[in-house]
Amino acid sequence: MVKSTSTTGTTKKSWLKKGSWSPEEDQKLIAYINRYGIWNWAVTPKAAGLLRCGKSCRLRWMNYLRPGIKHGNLSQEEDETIINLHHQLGNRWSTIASRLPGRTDNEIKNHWHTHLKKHSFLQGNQAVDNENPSGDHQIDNNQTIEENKGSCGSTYEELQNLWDPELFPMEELYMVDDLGATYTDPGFLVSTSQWGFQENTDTTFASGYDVNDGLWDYLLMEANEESN
DNA sequence: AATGTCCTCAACCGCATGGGA
DNA sequence: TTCCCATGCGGTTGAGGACAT
Repeated sequence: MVKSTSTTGTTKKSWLKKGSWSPEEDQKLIAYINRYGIWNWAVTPKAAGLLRCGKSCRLRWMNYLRPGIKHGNLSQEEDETIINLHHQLGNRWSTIASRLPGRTDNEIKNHWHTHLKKHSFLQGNQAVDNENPSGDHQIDNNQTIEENKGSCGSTYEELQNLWDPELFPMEELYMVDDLGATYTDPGFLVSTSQWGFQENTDTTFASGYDVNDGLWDYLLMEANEESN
């Protein structure tokens, strides 16, 4: 029986190997998946001849070995996308990763903590300081939607007051949640009780946080561009 | 060159979720 | 409806490299 080479604490199954993966282990996993595919992570390590748990194999495959994974530094575009999405979604790394082809949630999470967190924090503070030293940045109904970008409101009515019906007819608005579901029911839209206008370089859109049931579900509301 | 400190990122852990029995 | 198991997710850890002294 092979002793654990764990470098991180104890393990329930001492024969399981832990820590960094060797090139030989990578090859075994790749060869097995290429031949048999992914059908059950629990049996994969044994079948592939690996002294790893299924979870470890899955993580290694998903974050490093699977085809299409990009290795290396993230581009400035990717950085900006992560900052924007994190502003909208918070620490929902898998959702953010799904919008960056070839990047994994783990990579984005690490990158955020090591590179982008400070940057984003400083930028956020600077924006608040410049526009509103009190830090209380609320929607101003006397301003246009453009002037209110980056602001937070509290009611659907505020949004209605600001939205330009000529440009984006209210009846043609729809919401898309982060799973891709589309909502057009006005009642559903009205039930969303907090609204904010986001900075966005390409399109004008607003985001809402559905606080029904105590859940802070992110919802993206955007004008149906095809209707314009 | 040796040592200490900081930083990065791969990997682990615990919990949540979803599907099937 | 409940339980069990596999998978997914996000927070955290720690090895190792980079850099400073």
